[in-house]
Amino acid sequence: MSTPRSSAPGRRPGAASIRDVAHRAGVSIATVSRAVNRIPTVDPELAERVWRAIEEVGYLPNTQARALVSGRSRILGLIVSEITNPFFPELVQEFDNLAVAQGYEVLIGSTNYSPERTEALIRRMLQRNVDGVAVMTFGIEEDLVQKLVEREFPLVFVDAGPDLPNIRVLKVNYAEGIRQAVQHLAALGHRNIAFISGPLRLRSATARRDAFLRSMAELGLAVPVEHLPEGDHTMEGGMGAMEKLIDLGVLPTAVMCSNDMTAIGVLHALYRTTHTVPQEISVVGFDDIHLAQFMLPPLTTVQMSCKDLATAAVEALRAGIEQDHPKAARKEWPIPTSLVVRQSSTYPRGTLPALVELAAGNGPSQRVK
Amino acid sequence: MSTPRSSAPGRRPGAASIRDVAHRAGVSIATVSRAVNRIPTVDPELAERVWRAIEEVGYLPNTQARALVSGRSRILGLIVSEITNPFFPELVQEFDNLAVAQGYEVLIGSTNYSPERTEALIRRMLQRNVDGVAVMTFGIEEDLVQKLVEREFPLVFVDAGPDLPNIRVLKVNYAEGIRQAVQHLAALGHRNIAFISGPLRLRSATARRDAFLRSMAELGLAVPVEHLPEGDHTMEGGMGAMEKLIDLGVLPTAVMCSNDMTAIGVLHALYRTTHTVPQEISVVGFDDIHLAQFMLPPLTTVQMSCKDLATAAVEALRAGIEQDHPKAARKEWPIPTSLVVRQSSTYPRGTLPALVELAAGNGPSQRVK
DNA sequence: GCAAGCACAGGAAACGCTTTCCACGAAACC
DNA sequence: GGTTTCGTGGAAAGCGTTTCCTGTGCTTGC
Repeated sequence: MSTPRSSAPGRRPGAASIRDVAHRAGVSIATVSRAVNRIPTVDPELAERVWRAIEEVGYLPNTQARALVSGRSRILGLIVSEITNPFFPELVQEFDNLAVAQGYEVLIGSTNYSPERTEALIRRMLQRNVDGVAVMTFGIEEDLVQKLVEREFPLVFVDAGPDLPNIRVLKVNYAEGIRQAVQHLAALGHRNIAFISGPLRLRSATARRDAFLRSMAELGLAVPVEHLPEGDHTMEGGMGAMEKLIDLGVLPTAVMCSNDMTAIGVLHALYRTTHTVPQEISVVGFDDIHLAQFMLPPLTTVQMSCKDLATAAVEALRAGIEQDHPKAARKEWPIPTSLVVRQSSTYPRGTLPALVELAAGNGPSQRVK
Repeated sequence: MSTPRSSAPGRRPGAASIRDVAHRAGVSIATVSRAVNRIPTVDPELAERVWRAIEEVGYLPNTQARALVSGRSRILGLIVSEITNPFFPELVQEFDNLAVAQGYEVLIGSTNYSPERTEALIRRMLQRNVDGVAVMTFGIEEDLVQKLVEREFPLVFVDAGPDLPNIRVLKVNYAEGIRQAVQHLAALGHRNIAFISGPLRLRSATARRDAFLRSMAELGLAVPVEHLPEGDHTMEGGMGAMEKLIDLGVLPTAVMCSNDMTAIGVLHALYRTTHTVPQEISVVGFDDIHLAQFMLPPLTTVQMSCKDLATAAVEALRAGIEQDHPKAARKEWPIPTSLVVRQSSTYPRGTLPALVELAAGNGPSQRVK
């Protein structure tokens, strides 16, 4: 009989171990373990006694000990670009909710676009022995996650990733929502539409720009290269890019942006130069972050649902972790996008309908399709 | 000599254990452990050999095993109200950076103001055996964190908390910044200032409102009760509260808000009812979130620095965890606030200076004090 | 030259849990 | 009735690490 140590390094007052429960219920620790893990071979009456004892002593299984022996930490890694970009908290929130509902914890890290940070982040995730990692940075330097790939961690990428058994990819259908947006503007009469891209080293940024160019081409509309400035998916970047467009002398009648934060920067730049939106120029964003509807004017934007992304990411990870998952074999997980029309887009300036709208005091406002 | 097991439950390809390193370096695991932990009694030449072996096999110490034996998980809990409220990601970011720099991991959870969620969150933190918890919800139902208090976890609260040895409190000096804001508005000529509070069950919300009332009283200005609507620190709440003020028939000339998100909602409500800011009505926020400067117009607001808060929170937690911390005895950690003047505040409508300003096209813009 | 002392390395126990293995008794079969 | 089978509980062996204690081989002092 080993003497129960009352002051082991980590013990806190009130923290009960499996031994305390066993003692209280008058059974062995193995029985407690089986009861906790709901192994069916345990006598129901005994299990009941164990559960009562657990309640009484306030027992919580120590996750670290569990992880150590089972080899599964029940922690999911989530890598995002910047937690301060409002798109990501919304994603994190959804991801966290779903993960917790499935009994996982989430280890969040933002790269801030720094390779050193990313590397440190991945090392931390390896040390904490995560069960899988969702890389939701919308384009990452693949060599950085090499260590995760090597060790055969279940991984989820957005847009594109290495074609390996443990890797799943969320395929965002940028084309669909962006085509809707371009057609919406074209239907209003816009011919001269600029596009402020994100940082072009991000795959998602090039994918969005390419979808825009393709949609324009489909309508026979050309886009001069000076109408394709590069932003960086921040408000500051959006402001800078819009200022460049203003400096050209002749404004396009509409501007599409690679994300909503860029669009917010654009609104800001236009406000500072006393251009009115949407009367003088229409602005369209991408993402549909919560804030978009609270901008002045509320932002017309392409919705990419965080909930869809998070759900797909968690499910895809589980598919990689839990071998008997129903969708274990699926490698590509589609994510739809669609246009949400609000008040930052209307007829081009100087056209008749615009004057009518101006008189009426508001632009068109409905959901497309 | 025990045979190295190649397929223990949790082992991944490429994941090396301390035993592999010991074997490779031709030393015992105890020596490896000592080398890794930089215990000075290890022969430098041997330590060098160990480090080389670590490099060669790509060894990363398993955090869970370390935590199990040391009793310290090197995880800090961080409880916030809502991760989707832009104030909190900024706080999370700073907190995370500082914690990681000190060798800690951060377990983030948002309560979403739900007691059930909060309870589950705390249970998870207990299970993961966090070393300490920062409760940054700006007012929490204290019975919910009772379990943490009982078990003598080092805790950090904002504004107020139980007076116990392991508990530290960040004392935000609301009065200072809010007085600056009220005096700024009063100096411009405002006498009729409304205040949209946060949810009054939050201590921070009542503290802000009380600071406002006291500053007004100091100047001999009365505030009718209908000019003190309650919001909920969201944009929606700000909109709703502002709509109530508008429905009163006579607008105040300025509105102060308990936080920036409320102010953004207010701007939105005023936009929808075609009131201009700041010409018709001045709006002042609180927090100075990053977004504040990108609102239209850029928001005058009271700055409460996330960096200050995060730094104090991490240091206070460390003071509670690491017994030899220099500030181990400090119980109260002061957080300053101060006014940032931007363009959402100017002279009251109908006063001469306001007309002058209107003609000039912009309001006053400088930092107070 | 020998005992004492000292550095330093290695063996082994422990952290809290899961899992496997074994023993025990009861039920079922021949 | 004896043997096989099955279900059940208890004991023990790890999981990867740290840490204590022991032991070795050296240096030092008298």
